[in-house]
Amino acid sequence: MGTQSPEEVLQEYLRERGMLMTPQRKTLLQLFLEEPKHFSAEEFYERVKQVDDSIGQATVYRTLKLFTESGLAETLDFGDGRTRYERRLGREHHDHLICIRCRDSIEIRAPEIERLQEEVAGRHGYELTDHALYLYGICPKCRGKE
Amino acid sequence: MGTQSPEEVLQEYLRERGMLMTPQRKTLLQLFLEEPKHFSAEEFYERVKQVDDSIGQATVYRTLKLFTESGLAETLDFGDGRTRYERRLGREHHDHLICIRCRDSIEIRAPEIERLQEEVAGRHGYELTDHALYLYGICPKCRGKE
DNA sequence: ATAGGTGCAAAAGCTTTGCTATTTG
DNA sequence: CAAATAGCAAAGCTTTTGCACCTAT
Repeated sequence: MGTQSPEEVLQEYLRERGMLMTPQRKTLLQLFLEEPKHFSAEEFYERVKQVDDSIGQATVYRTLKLFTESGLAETLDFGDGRTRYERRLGREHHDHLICIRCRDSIEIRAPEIERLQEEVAGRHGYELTDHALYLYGICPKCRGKE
Repeated sequence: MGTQSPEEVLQEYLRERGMLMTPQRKTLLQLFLEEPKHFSAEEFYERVKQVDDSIGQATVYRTLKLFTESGLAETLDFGDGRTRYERRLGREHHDHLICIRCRDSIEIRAPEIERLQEEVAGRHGYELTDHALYLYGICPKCRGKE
């Protein structure tokens, strides 16, 4: 069945379009899989340099895009001007609830909302392919400090 | 009661913080209110130049931010790297359904989803202040061309 | 008079791209 | 060996900022 490891997914994605597996891509994939919940390209680049400082910034950007296109990663937009990345393959879908005070964020799962989204899209004749839901608010800790 | 025109809202916002009403701000407000559903700062700047080409780009950016802070405008993020603006005051809240093929978008209203968002946030102890929901899909026209 | 605003051009911040040398299969 | 990739540095795009001059109250 369709349960493939991230490595296999990437390999297949590359092979299908005549692209190559390189040491850089291997290294970046491994580091990507170890990353915490989400991170910016710049943050990832910093991490990468600690492991192999011969890998260039452009490669990091290009590879994160590759991961996204191959379904391994997904991009997030927290509204601060930079793209964030997060592991997608093998993880359950979720949205984000972000504290506007401390910038902390938590992952939320809300199947009821997902279902309603499908319904609303269908109502307008659209076939839903993706969605992004960001909830902004004040977290319990920050509310306590008011 | 609290039904104020955009002009009044801006005036009050400015007065409260010792800011001034200027000819530029008047012109930009008028043009902003005439704009179609949503637009980028650059698009707005192009429009502004047609009316008064002495108004600088920096003023346009600064003023759009002012409109946003004063509640007249809200920002949208369609994921293409630039901020879009849209009239907020006096308009009903809505989200966006965007076609990934032709980039066309429509406004959607889904009170059920809004309510569930409140509930989910509350479940995590958050006080919801804002949210952004973008649905991406393929519109009826583009589906017909498949 | 004086805080605040504007225009201009430069700077900043993130991301992409052109080019040449290397590497993969 | 041919096609694809990496690294580097430069360029690109959107947005912000420093500064000298101007203006609303």
